[in-house]
Amino acid sequence: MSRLRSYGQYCGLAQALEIIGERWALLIVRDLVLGPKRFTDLRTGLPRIPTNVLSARLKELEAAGVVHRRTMPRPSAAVAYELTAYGSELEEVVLHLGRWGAKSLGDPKPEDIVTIDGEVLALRATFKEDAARGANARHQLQVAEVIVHAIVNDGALTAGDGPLPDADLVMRTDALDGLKLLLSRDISATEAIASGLFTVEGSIAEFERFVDLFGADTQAATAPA
Amino acid sequence: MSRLRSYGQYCGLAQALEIIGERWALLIVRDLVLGPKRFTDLRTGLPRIPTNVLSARLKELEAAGVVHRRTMPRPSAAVAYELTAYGSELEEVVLHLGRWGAKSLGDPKPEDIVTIDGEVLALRATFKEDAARGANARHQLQVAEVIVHAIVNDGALTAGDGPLPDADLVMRTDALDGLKLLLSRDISATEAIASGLFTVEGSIAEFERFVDLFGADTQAATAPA
DNA sequence: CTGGATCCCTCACGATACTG
DNA sequence: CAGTATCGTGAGGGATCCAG
Repeated sequence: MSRLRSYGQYCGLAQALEIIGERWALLIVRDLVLGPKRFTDLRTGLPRIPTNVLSARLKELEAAGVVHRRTMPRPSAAVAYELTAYGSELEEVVLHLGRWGAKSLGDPKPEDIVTIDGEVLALRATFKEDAARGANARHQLQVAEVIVHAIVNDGALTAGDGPLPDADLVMRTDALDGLKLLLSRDISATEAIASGLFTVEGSIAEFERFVDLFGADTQAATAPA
Repeated sequence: MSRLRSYGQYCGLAQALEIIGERWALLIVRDLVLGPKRFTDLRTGLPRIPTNVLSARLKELEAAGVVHRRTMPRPSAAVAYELTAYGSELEEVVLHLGRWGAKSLGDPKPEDIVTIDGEVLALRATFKEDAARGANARHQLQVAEVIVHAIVNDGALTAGDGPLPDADLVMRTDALDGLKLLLSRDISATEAIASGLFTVEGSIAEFERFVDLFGADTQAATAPA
């Protein structure tokens, strides 16, 4: 970071922003929270990032001790980026900021895309542990082309990408905002199915439980202007 | 936010970054967490921010529902900026990020400044509630020209700027890194006084308690590279 | 004096093309 | 696959100016 562009304050927050305050940086961290990724994986998860910027951010994050660049053992010679222990401490902030931003996320614009990692993170971020005590569930969710799954095992969540062959609930929606309407409780689970917005394989009760586990709080959330 | 510069993802974190991801934005929020401020107050708290950027950020934050622009009643006609309820929800993130960044905050560089708000936020961020259960204390701290105070009342912290006339502990240090050495436990409270790094009015026991309340965890913290 | 607006310059970002 | 090279644009930085 050039001295001139520095915030020039001896302050933890300013230092944090010097590290992960640059454009794209925290989104890279977001994708790496879900596990090590290769350069190309990051590109596909962040389709609009220029490669030179991705390159630069990775170097900066590595220099700051947030990301570790690991060269795979032979014969692949592939390169993988993963969070260091220090970088992993950002997970809470990423989830918290994600929840905060989601509140002012309006209707999706046509050009908005949904990425696998974004969706998985959203599941993690909106998961309500107290509503899930002792629960067990195997859910698969498809939004447009993106397929992710959520496994709740005795109240503990494991969310990941890809399908879940033995899921007891499979949900599909084409419209990007279908999930938003459902999870923000603008429409009920029954309405979501009746309107054709969602196709569901599994019991309606299970579908409603999905909304309980991952939907908005029933009490009014703080809304932006 | 221009469409072209948008991250283009329908994702809570991306949305959060569209709002508070721009340069200086979160530092403005940091200063406003401590209470309403006028344009000039923000300038002095962020000495290196260009006024046009401050102007632009305030407008963006206002449009996003994070900041409210309040015109004071007569006769002052002054303008005050304050966080909305939505904006106030960022306090946890600001403190969390501040703690995270502080871990990789090296020795202060000569041009680094310490602001009042940064110092007060640091006190709030590093306060250890569990170490303070039922405690009462009135501390005044001076770092260079910056004077702040911390009041612990039955375990609850109130940190603010300015001196505390009836403090039972008054601490002073000239060097910017004096506080860092002490709170990172690189030197003990006794050493801090013996070396002349700190001048203290009050009992050494109280001074040690200050370190316990606001210092680094005794267990090894995750350190960056 | 506060609360900005305006101008100009630079550099980071963004898009595209290309390489080991 | 994993980046570098090149180049145009616009946001950020710094100084100055202006209205209430």
